[in-house]
Amino acid sequence: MARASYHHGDLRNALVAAATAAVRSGGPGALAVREVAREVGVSPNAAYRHFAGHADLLATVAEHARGAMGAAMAEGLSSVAAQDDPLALARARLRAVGRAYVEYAVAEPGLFRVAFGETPEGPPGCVGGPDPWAMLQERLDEMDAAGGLGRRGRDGADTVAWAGVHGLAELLVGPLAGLDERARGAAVDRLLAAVAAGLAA
Amino acid sequence: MARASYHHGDLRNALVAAATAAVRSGGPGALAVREVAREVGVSPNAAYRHFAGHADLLATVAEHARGAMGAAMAEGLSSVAAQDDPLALARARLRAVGRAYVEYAVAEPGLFRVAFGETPEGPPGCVGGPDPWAMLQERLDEMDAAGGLGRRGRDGADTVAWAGVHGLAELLVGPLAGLDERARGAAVDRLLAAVAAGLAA
DNA sequence: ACGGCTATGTTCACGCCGTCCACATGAGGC
DNA sequence: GCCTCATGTGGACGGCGTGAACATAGCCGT
Repeated sequence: MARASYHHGDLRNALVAAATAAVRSGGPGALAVREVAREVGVSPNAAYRHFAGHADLLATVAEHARGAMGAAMAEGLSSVAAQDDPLALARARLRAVGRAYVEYAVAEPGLFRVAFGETPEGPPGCVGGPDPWAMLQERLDEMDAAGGLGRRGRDGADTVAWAGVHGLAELLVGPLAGLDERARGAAVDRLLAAVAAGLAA
Repeated sequence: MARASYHHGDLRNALVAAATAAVRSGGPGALAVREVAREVGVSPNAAYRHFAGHADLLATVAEHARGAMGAAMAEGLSSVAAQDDPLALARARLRAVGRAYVEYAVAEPGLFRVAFGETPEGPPGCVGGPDPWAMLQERLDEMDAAGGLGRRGRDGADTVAWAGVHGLAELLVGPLAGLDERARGAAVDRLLAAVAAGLAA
């Protein structure tokens, strides 16, 4: 870790790591280019060789956070038991990614905030894992194929599902932080059921 | 506006107004105590006679924003036509406040962000209008009384409804900004329908 | 082997911000 | 009419983001 030479060798990654740590424990506002540089043991302006500035560094952290979130969702998905009824399976899989979404937010509030907080227009993108948005799309395609999307069909189903899950995550990280484990679990269950019902209607 | 005397007379309100304007066009990050003071024509430190600091000023702006949002919701509610079927009426009224919630967020993204963005633990509170959260509760009580909440009942219904609406608002202000008016309206309609279906299930 | 090119870090400097402290002012109560 | 206390001012400190000029060293062609 200690850099013996004038050139660091892996500064960019080191900066991203330090920045991620900062955001992780303190949210987006806790990111300071100077401090991150200090942490890595490098002069403040060294960071400008790898990032356009504070915003760019933050955006990079956000990309990685989205990737990590996608990975968590993929893991949740992979642990869904196989099942004969394709519709029930599709529902279970949708629930699994939804649950993983909010659980990630609760587990990593700082990273979650930064992942979807500031969106300076343009496609988000993500690195280090699958794209959460894409994963949701796949689940909904599956639901559609299984006939789980009701009268209103596939169009706009993604927005509904995402809004429900994202909103709950946002609340649990914000105004509803402080809900105990139990209440939180119940809220997640009920919300996922409501989303499923809403999509089927 | 120009103050003739050493003492301003209404500094606190003037500061809140200027701060609100700043947040309105630029989000939470655009609030600077010094700039607000400059705008009002007063020394930077004068603000410290009325607010504990930057965070306190921002929190005050947030309170007002929540009040304004509550007012918008109340207005949306008041324009719901009377109706004989109490359940249909309750549903329409719930939809109205939900729609107003989302529309306020889209109309005032900066204020919306600050209204629910940083919650330093503790009850939010609001000034200048009814409490959005309380308004939602009332709508759900009404729904419950009309028998509109299904098997799972009133408990937790508030979280589901709020999550759906809040999540959509958050998306429309963030990753889904740039949706055109038409798509946005469709998304709101579909989400509100889904929430209703989810609550009835 | 060596000399220069270029990517990568460093130093210095500027202006802005939040906030603390000591001081000035003046409005309102005795 | 004076005194007091809330309110506003000035100056200062440290931190931040960032630009410009300079230093270092890995690398590549000769």
